[in-house]
Amino acid sequence: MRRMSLRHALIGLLRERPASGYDLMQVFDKSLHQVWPATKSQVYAELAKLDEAGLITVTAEGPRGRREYAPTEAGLAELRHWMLETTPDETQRSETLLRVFLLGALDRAQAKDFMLAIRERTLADLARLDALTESIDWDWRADDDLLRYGAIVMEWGRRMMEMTRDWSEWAATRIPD
Amino acid sequence: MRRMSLRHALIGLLRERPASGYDLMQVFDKSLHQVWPATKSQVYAELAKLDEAGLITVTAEGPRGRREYAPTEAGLAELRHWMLETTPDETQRSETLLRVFLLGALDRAQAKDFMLAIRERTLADLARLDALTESIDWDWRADDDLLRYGAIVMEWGRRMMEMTRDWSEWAATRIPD
DNA sequence: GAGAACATGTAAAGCGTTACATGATTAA
DNA sequence: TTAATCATGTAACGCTTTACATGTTCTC
Repeated sequence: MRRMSLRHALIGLLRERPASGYDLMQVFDKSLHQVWPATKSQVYAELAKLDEAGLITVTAEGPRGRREYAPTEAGLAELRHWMLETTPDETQRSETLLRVFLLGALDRAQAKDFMLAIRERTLADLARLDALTESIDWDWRADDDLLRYGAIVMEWGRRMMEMTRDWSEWAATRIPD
Repeated sequence: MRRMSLRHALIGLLRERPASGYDLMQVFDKSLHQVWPATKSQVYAELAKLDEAGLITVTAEGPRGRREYAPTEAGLAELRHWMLETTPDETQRSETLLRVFLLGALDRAQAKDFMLAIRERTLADLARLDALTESIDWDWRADDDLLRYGAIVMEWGRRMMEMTRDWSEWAATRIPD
């Protein structure tokens, strides 16, 4: 049990409101996908472990075997400890950047096209983000923490894309013909 | 064998010049760490697999059991195929961003401090990058692909840090008292 | 009645990290 | 001669992905 971010993500999400594994998967697929992807297998397994460890507990049962969980006091303490007293693992992996690093395997024209293709993809990502931003009802529960901090994370994503767009343009000009 | 970026990273590195597992580890620790970290265990194991698959081959043996590899034609073909005909997996995981998403677990003052702490860390990272940039002899082999494209990747890192610095400042002002 | 959405899992395999393990060669 | 560096691995464990598996409830 080294870092176990998923564990803390689940407690943190349940802190906002009790939820089932199914509910949590919606959040992972819709909001958290770009930040911390997770699969059903992982979520259901981790919920079972968390329950057994006494960090969350079943608060309601519904149709189709639905089980809603909420964090226990121990769980909340563990979450705060993780957030305040441990340093995040900042390991970054970027397959795109790895390819840029290895661009010497292509000829110059291909390398330049590669950078311009990154630009095109980033432009498309930005357009998708714009559409997503418009589709969100920002007024709904303006006091909602997930919405407040989610917006801050989204802004990071937007700035990241804008940066990548500018960088890829610049990089293309740096590759001589 | 789904994406196997490490496999392609190794072929790509060996394309620049023949190298041993030990040599490659220097590259991973010094240059590639922020883009695609790898451990000794992984590198030695992958080299053995690559050799067995006929994508690389031993070109020299040295003292202490040293074995230098170079890519075969099949290896180079596989590398180019990966670079040009497959799309990179852009799965991003950021423990820091996950924490920001879950900042509702802290009170406002703590959340603001959290954002400012990110800013401090980013400032320190930027200073370290500046020192690293100065320590590199950019004139040495100006035609070196690894140096050329490595510089482009480094520039991405710098812009990323500058973006994060600005974003964390902005985010701190967005958290009401 | 049919299809979409709800709801929860198991099994297998791959990828990545950490700890352990060993020994040879070079330079001061 | 001693310490640093060179050099290669194995074993164990944990996280992540993919495929498989099953059944219920709601809505049209």
